[in-house]
Amino acid sequence: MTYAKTAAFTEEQQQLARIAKALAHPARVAIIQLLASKKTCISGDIAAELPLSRTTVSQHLQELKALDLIRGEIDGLTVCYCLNTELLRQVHQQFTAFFVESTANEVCAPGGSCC
Amino acid sequence: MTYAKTAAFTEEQQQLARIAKALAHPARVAIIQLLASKKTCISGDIAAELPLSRTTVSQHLQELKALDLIRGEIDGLTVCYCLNTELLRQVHQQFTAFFVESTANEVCAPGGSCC
DNA sequence: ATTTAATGTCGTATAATTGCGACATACTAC
DNA sequence: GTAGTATGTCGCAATTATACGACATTAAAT
Repeated sequence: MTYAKTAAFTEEQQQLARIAKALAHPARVAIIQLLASKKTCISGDIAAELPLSRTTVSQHLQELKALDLIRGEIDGLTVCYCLNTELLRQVHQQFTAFFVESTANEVCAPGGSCC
Repeated sequence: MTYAKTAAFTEEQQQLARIAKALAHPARVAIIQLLASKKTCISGDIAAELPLSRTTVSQHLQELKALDLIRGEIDGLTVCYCLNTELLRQVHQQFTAFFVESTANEVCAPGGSCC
């Protein structure tokens, strides 16, 4: 019935959704945590630590790399992945802004009549 | 999470991924922002404000409701949706913890040799 | 009671994600 | 050179997400 396709999505909304999608799989969350915990960037050891095949882990790595959340550097035979902490900090701010905005007003009281 | 081998990941990782997935679509981000901006919870007006069909918006609403991020209250003919700000605050903390942990160490210097 | 309006659900078509084996590539070691 | 190792890419199958029209349901209005 209603056909009011007025507003498309803002770049801000798309950007947030893009990052959220990157975090929308436990394996990718685990990869980031792993890279954060290791002092040195590890490479294929990541695959060994996850309950997934090497191929699948590689795919997840490529996904994170495509968004520049992680970076890979070839070092002879192995590849060193590391977090892009600068970008992660930026992303953190974006998420914080989103959540702060969303929780600013107590829109609905617990049993409240807001309508 | 298709073919989910999610069981192998920690509950913390799964929880974060679950919420991230809910935010992994601009429409759902837009819905949350919309509900936050309105003083009163709106209902089908949400559909009118998004460049999607009413059916599709309804689906997105159900997805957010399934995670309890939003709540719907029937009020006669219309349905009032509102944010679960309490849960959103919790989720915000989870994300903050994740990002803080990920950005604590400067794993790789900008042009740095970390390996 | 009949009409109208607001919502949700169902079915379905298309696209995207997930997972992995098989193959290709690139580098090291001998 | 040949052999072995570490990675990434390709192709395929199964699953899930996205989008929307058609139908069902519910409540207000007449």
